[in-house]
Amino acid sequence: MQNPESSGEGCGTVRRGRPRAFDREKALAAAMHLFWRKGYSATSISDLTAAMGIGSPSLYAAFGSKEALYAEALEHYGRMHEATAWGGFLAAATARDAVEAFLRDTAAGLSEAANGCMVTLSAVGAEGHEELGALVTSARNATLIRLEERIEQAKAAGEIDRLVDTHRLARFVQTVQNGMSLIARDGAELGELIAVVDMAMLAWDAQLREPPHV
Amino acid sequence: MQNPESSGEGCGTVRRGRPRAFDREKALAAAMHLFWRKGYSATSISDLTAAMGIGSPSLYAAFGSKEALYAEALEHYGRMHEATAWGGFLAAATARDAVEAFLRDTAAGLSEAANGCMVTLSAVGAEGHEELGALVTSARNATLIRLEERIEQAKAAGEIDRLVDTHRLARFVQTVQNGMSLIARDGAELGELIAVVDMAMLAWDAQLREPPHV
DNA sequence: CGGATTCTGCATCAATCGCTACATAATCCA
DNA sequence: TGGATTATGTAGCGATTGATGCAGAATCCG
Repeated sequence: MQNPESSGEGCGTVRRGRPRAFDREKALAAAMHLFWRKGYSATSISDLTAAMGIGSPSLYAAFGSKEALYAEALEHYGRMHEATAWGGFLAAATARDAVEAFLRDTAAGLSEAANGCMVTLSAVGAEGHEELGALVTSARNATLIRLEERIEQAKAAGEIDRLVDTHRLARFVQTVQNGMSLIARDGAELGELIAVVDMAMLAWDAQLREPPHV
Repeated sequence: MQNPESSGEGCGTVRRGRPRAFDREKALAAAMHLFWRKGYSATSISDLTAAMGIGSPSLYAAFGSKEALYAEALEHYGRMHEATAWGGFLAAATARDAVEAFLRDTAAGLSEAANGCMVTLSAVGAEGHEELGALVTSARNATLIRLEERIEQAKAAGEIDRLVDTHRLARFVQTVQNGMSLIARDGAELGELIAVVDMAMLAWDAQLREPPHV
C-alpha cells in the first residue's frame, strides 16, 4: 500500500541492494494454497512464514501485510485458474456449449483441487474484513456477468429466444457451479460432479424449450 | 465435557447455589448467530461474551469451552431449522413434491436469514478443528441420506423407476441447495432463489423422463 | 575500495487470544 | 441463622496474534 514499488515487483527496474533470497512467486503460491485451504482468519502469519519458508520481516517487506498478501494470493489464484475455468467457455460456438464446458471444466478442476474454489468459498467478508470481502464478491459477480453476457450474445445471434430470462439462466448455472465447490470439498468424486453437470444441462435445455412467458 | 450435569441443563434436578443471571437459551442463540455469521475462527470469546451479555467465566461455566459452545450452537441451529427445512419434505406425498418443497423451503429460509446455511457454509474443519468439522460434515451428509432414502422409498412405491440412479438425483438436489446458500449470502433475493428451484425441478423431471440406462 | 541500498534473522513489541484463579454475591438445605 | 453450593466480576494467566526495530549481510554503483 505505502510503497508503490514493492507490490508491482518492479519488472523493468534494475534491483539494487541485497537480492531477495526466495522466489517471490513460489512464496506467493504457498501462501495462496494456505489461504485457500484454511481461509483468511484461520491462517496465521507463522503458518504463512512456515509454508513460505521465510521469516516474517521478509514477508512484510515483500507483501506489505497479511491483508495485502491475501489480496495478492487472490489475484494469483485468478491468474492460475483463468484459463482452465474459462478456456472452453470462451472457445465454444454456442452459449449452451459454453455453459456446459464451463461446468465440466469446473468439475475437472474441483476434483483435482478438492478444496473447492477459493473465490466461491471465501468468507473473508463475513469474517470482518470488508475490503477483502469486496474483492471476492466482485470476483464472484464477474462470473455471473460473464454468463449473462454470453447468453445475451446468444440472443443477439438468434441462438436463444429474446424473451428468455437471461438472469434466471445465469443464476442457475452459477448456483450449480457454487454448489459443486461445496460437495467437492466434502469429497465428491469427478463422476458425481459430472453427473451434476449433466442434470444441470437437462435443466438448461428444458428451460429453453419452455414458453418464455408464463 | 468433564461435568455431565452442565451440558444437559439438568431439567429435572432442583438447582442449588446462586441462580444463573442470564437466559441460557438466549445466550446460546446469540452465540449461534455470531458463529453463523462470522464462522468459528473469526469469532472470539470477547465477541461472544459481548453478544451474549455475560462475562467469560459465566460462558465457560455454562458451556465449557469455545469448541463445546460451537457444537451446542450447531445443535441449536439444527433444532431451530429442522421443522422449516424438512416439514414440507416429510409431509409431501411424492418424492418429487418432497424435493420441491425442500428446495422451496430452503429458498424461503435463506431469503430471510441472508447468511446462508450455517451447516452448509461452515469451514470449521478446514480451519483446523477436525472434531467440529466432523460434526458439520455428518450433518451435511445427513441431508444427502435423507434425500436418497426418500427417493428409494419412491422407488419402492413404484413412483420412480428402479433403474434410475438414486445417488445422482440426490447429489443434484444437494448441489443446488448448497449453491443457493452461497448466492443467498451474496444477496440473491427470494425471486431469484425460486427461479433456481424451478429450473432444478425441470432437471428432475427431465432426468426421470430419460431412459435409465445410457 | 566506500557508500548507498535492500534483504535477512534475532528479538521483541503491544494487543489479543482462549481460558481461569480468586474473592464475593446469591441462592439452597438444615 | 449457618454451611454448602453455584454464579458473577475483576483481574490476570501463558500463549499467540499481526507487525517491527535493529544489527549485520549481501548486493549495487562509483
